[in-house]
Amino acid sequence: MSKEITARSEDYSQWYNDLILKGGLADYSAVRGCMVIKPYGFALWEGMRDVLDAKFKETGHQNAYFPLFIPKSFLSKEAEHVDGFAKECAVVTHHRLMQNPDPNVKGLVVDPEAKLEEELIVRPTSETIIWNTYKDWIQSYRDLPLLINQWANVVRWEMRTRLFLRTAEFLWQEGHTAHATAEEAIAETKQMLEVYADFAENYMALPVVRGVKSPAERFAGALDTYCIEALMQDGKALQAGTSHFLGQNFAKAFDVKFSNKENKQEYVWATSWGVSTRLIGALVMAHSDDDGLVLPPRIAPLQVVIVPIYKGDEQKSKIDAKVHEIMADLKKAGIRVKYDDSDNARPGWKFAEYEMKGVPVRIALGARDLENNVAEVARRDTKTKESLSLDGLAERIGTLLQDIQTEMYNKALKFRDEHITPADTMEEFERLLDEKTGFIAAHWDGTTETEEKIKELTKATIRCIPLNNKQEAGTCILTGKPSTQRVLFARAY
RNA sequence: CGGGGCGUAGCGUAGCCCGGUAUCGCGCCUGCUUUGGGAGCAGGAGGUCGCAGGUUCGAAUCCUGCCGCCCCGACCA
Repeated sequence: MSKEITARSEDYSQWYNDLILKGGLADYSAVRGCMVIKPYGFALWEGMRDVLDAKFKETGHQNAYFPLFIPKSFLSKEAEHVDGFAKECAVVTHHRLMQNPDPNVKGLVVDPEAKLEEELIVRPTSETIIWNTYKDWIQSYRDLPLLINQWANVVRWEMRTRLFLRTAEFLWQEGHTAHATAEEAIAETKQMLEVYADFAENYMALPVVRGVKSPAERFAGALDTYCIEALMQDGKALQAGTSHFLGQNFAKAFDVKFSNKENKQEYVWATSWGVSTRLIGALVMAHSDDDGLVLPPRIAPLQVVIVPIYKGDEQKSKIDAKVHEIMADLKKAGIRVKYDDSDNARPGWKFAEYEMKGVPVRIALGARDLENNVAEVARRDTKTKESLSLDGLAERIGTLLQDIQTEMYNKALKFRDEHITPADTMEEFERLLDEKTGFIAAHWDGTTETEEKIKELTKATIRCIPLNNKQEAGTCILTGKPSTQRVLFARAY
């Protein structure tokens, strides 16, 4: 009642905002373009972080931390890189404030005496500060590969922001690796893309297309940008993660060389890769419905909530006793469970609240259930309920959580696959974009000029050229020039 | 930066046209009754009406200026 959610069909943007705000993931802050991540939202991020961090370490990476501030001169060392980020940098120019010298005006002003000799950029990404450091760390092929990741915040001064999807400050991880050969660096790039894809699909239940960016969509300073692209319920695509093969661009810009086995100096080969809190936005938009969030079990901060239904203390204590048994079993099975026996909300209120928050499974246990040795088990994703025996309940719940995970993935996969549509003419292309939405597979002549023209005409961009893409002869939908494969276009976040 | 919308209690709002000291709902506090889909009754607390100036005996309301936020677009993860 007090927390109604706008229907997707009515206003998709507002629906998304409602879910974030009313689901307790985040709030707007006093700072334009910046959000406050609330405990429930942060728990979601922590869950993602923990899984990814373990995967990074399994693949040989170590965590480190580099400065928030980057000397302005560093950013300009790689020409394409600076072009890509210069337009959206926050700049620190002074290091001290003072009382306003005008006695009639209260408040602080920047002390003009405290101007920095060299201005500092608040990192939009850390390639430059990191490669400046790697120069000191790398001398020999024996120092390679260097496999470092950092969990950090970054700032990109965006014109227009959206909770989780695009905020001026956001949290992410950025991996930065150095290798002796191009082959090895490319293998690293692809390996980390696969780590991301595996995470998205198996934890977030989010099917993704693995692909390569067109030159126009490539990371500034990269030779190749690999990406995972996901499809949201409104038919718009969302880039969920990127992994870049940087070639020797940063090594040359920062003079990072190593002695090979023949004692010859060579520039090292680099990669960088990242995912951000944007993943939370992807998760929300991929699965949720008009009643609130729907979270896949493997990443849900809370997998099971138990709600007691009772009259009087006598019933309550009997239910408590049983619930504690169930909780112990569930916890033993590694299931994240909460018993909400707070007395300040009725069961109905709790049901709605946990549905809003997307908790995958709800168990309701009342006196009647105890008599029958059952519990009412409700699924968030399908909104179905069934009565299950208390005997072996934990095991059943464990299986149920796995089923939910699988079914959520399959549902999203079906939606995604049904929304990859071939188009052979511009008319068809535009009609599909407007009426069906999703990815459109179309022939493209390979030029940035054509890509930009199509973007101008339709607002669709090339999301990626899928890896292992089927090769087939065709003609570009715009120019009619020959093409060897279809690429995926979509309107995107 | 352009277009649109909105600022009144923690949240959502009425009042504004036509000036007279702020309405209602949710939430909150106390008590009792309740508890199988957002409980009921009774009592209570809570307000720089976005900010600043102006008009007026008197401004949430009229005038001027400013600020902030949201949505759509250009830019982007």
